[in-house]
Amino acid sequence: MKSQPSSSIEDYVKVIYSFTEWQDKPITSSQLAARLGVANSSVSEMVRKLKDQGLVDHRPYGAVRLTPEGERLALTMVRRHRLLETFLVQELGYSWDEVHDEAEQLEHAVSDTFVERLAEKLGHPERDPHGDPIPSPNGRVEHPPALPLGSLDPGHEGLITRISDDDPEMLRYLAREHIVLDTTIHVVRRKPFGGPLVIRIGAGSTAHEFDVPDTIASSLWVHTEAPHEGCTLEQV
Amino acid sequence: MKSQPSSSIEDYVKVIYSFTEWQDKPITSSQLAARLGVANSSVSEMVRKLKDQGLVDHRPYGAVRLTPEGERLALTMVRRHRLLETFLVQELGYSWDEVHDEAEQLEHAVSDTFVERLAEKLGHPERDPHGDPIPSPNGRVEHPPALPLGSLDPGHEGLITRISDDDPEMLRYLAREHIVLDTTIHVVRRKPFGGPLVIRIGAGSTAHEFDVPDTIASSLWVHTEAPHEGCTLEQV
DNA sequence: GCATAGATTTAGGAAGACCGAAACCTCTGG
DNA sequence: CCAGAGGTTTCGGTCTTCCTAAATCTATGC
Ligand SMILES: [Mn+2]
Ligand SMILES: [Mn+2]
Ligand SMILES: [Mn+2]
Ligand SMILES: [Mn+2]
Repeated sequence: MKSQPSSSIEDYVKVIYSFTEWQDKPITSSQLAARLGVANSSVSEMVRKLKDQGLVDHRPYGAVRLTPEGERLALTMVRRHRLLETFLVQELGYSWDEVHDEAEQLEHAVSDTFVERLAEKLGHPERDPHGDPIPSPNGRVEHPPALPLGSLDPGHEGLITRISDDDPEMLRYLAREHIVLDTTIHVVRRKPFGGPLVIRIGAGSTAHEFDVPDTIASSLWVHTEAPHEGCTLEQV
Repeated sequence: MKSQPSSSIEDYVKVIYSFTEWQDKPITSSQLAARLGVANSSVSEMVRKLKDQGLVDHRPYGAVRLTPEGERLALTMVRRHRLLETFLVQELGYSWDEVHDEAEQLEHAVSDTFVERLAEKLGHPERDPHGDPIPSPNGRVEHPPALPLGSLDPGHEGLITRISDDDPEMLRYLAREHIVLDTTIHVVRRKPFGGPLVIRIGAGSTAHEFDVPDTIASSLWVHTEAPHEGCTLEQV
């Protein structure tokens, strides 16, 4: 009989998981502390507890990694979070910049029954409002092959398939600029001396160009069909 | 700047309110403890805190009463709870015996925004699935004039307008017997020597008689249009 | 009128989650 | 190669909520 995890534990495990979702370095104590908004000392303590419970692997001064069991828990939490965000947008008229904080609370209060009935009602969506994939009830996720905009060379184009929901302010800004999920994006060029990336958004008559600072470039994931024709040369 | 109440405090205040919702004796420490499932000593301590925060009036060894501010908080929580129950039944296909525990958790996790958008979506319902009135956002409630079935003399009839949701088992039983909200109920007679009440449920061809033990009789609230014609004599 | 059963509060403690400051490693740059 | 700088853990404490056991009050029944 194992006591179900506290909501703190759920958040720790979820943050540890998320850190490696779009890159593969494991998270360190202080990164965990920063993301959770707690002191480093609190993390040390909690990590010991997580380890005792078999949810993470950790050796003093090392990084923190989820065990298979920890990952299972993380994936249920991620599923909850993303389904809730989807619900808030689709059913309650929230905008995509409002949902994260609400879901952050709700994820700890809903039962498994609730989650599955909600999934049913929503028609088993596969992505949340920010393009993040929703794990299946048994903990499978498929991450669509997308790359951070920042890592793309001029000439590439593709569909925006994910936008990091870390910063609601940025989400509002992007929405105003019509940069939303599934928009076609074209990397035009990079202005010199570390200047911003220039992109073209949309196609046809609604297309417009746009300067993208690095903060934004690293928050937009693009699914490139294939390297754009005209750029194969530059690739060499 | 006052820190928003913890979920414990929310539950205490809600239980104190609910105790006087359908009768008027204020709640005592041990009744509070019983309903919250905590030790008496925990209640003593918490009541002191509630008093410090101006949410209740209390003198040692006396009953616990909400202040106007405490009642405001209680009504917010009751509104949340009942709207959530309604949502679970109407939108997620829960049955009326399943909703209480889920709402008990969710009520502490939702934001005011969530609650109002939910109310909007549900069309501003006035009753929850058990017939309990839903307070308005500014804390108004109207309790329909209903009486516990147990307090009705034979000959009376009316509509079931409320069924206590304390016991899920009883709710399932009642549903199986077609005793649901807005059913016509007729008090036929009381079997002698403190025996059960006999009622007739429904009208016309679907009507059937039914023995009601006291536990159930005190959980059903009936809205009697007026004393039934044939019983005015017995009333004298 | 008053003893005492029963309700209530107080005392002393535990567990969980957090904190700042101090002690302690690790690892890198000179 | 080894000394710090900087990241990490340990230490001593706080706050919240809950507990059991002991002390204390209240109110009822004689
Ligand atoms: Mn999110
Ligand atoms: Mn959370
Ligand atoms: Mn509750
Ligand atoms: Mn109810």
